[in-house]
Amino acid sequence: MSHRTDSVICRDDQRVRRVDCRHCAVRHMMMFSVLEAGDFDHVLRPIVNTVFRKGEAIYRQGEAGGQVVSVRRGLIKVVQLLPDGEQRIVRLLGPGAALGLEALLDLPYAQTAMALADVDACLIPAPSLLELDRHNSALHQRLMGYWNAHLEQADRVITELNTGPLRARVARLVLLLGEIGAAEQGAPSIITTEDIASLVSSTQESASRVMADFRRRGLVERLPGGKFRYDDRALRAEISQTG
Amino acid sequence: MSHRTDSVICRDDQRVRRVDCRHCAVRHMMMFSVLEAGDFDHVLRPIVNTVFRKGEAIYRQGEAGGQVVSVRRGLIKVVQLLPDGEQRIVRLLGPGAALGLEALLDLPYAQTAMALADVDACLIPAPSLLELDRHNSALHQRLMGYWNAHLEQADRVITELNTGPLRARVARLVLLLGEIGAAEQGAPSIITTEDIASLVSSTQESASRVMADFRRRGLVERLPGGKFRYDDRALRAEISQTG
DNA sequence: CGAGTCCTTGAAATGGATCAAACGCTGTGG
DNA sequence: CCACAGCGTTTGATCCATTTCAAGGACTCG
Repeated sequence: MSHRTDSVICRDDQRVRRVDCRHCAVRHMMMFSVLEAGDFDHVLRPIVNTVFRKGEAIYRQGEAGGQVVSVRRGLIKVVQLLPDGEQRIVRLLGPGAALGLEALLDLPYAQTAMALADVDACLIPAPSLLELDRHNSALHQRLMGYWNAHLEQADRVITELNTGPLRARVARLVLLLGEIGAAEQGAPSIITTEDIASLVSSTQESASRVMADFRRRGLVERLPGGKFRYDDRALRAEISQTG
Repeated sequence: MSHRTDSVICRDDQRVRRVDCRHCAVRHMMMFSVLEAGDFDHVLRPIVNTVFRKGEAIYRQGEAGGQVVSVRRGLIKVVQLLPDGEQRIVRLLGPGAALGLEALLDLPYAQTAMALADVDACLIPAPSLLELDRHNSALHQRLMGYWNAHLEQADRVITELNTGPLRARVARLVLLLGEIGAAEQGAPSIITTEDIASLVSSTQESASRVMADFRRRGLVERLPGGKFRYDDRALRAEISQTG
């Protein structure tokens, strides 16, 4: 997240700008949908809206960024670096999610967050959010809702992506990608076989074999622009028959 | 969690009683260590201290218990029931942990919590906790700390107990049990091979084989009273050599 | 003492890992 | 415009860790 100023700035061709949350187009699903106009007077430091291109890091593990990220559009992988140098994806997040909540506890980020598709997100300084939180109990409840959402995601990774035979795990992942991408226009985004492997704890090769098989059987189909479509019914059948 | 009254009651031979948090013996590690004497005037409904025997459920998935559980002593497994009837342990919690935080969002419990060793816990009605939360920002921060602790636990289950070869996963689990049990007097508690299997996503038989091997090689030793001791150094070696 | 519960062990079958090589994009520079 | 480098994907062949199936053993409780 490196260095950002408090003012309107431009970085490369990405537009980084101060933001007026009152007129946010997707506000209904965002963090601040519960706030009233006057509440924003409390914001100490400004909220910045940024676009991250596919492959870019939003923040890195160990960094003390002090900002919470609210996702407006895109797909994000939250990656944990392991002691042996390996990486493990612990969560996938899409529009409406908030990440980097550790910042509210003044902790460095526990993982690295990377854009898997172009991401549009708002960066909210933790002090500002805590201040709003203190004065608005609806936001307070919503914040706990975000913590809970993370927990649900984590539990899904454990129970859905790490339980049962590989074919079922991959099938559940495809459905999960569909769910997360539902908010997107068009279709959900494709992720690399390596990322699939990291989510379902398999090797890249095995993940590739399963996906290749799904594709041959028409359960999944690639679309132009890094998107895909899938056969919900058939994938669920795949899951239940294998266990 | 069935039916409890607001008054001092006895259930079987378990002592269930209203509690005076100001004089809690382990208060330093508990939720309310940040509160002042006067803060307790805000408690709407009373906090109840209960003992659960090994094997008892503290709450069940789907129940709308409306209480947060603060663990004083013991070991708890948080189990998710899967659509196919299987079960999956998603977390292990020990002294100092708080669970059932969903209650703060007025949600039914997402999992079932079971005592793996005798548990001493305080049951805090969500409305009381929310009320305290509203008036005390230190508690507020602490509450977010509990959410975060759950997240950390969940991430450890993903990255430590579901990554790498089985021997390494089981070794990491033993170390985790040691960590959680460190707060206990004596030694950490033994869990069943079935529970080990559910945590490291293997079969019961495979888990048994690995543990039997560890025991034969002296990395782990059973102690009377459902406890065990382990060779930290050797277990870590086991982890790094296998990957 | 017998039933239940959990743990251990063996032998065979197999799903996934590993190792190795080729393929097919996409962007780059001659 | 073509050749090539780089990157992710596919595929094959072999090997092995783990599952599966099956049976026996140990401990606890009534």
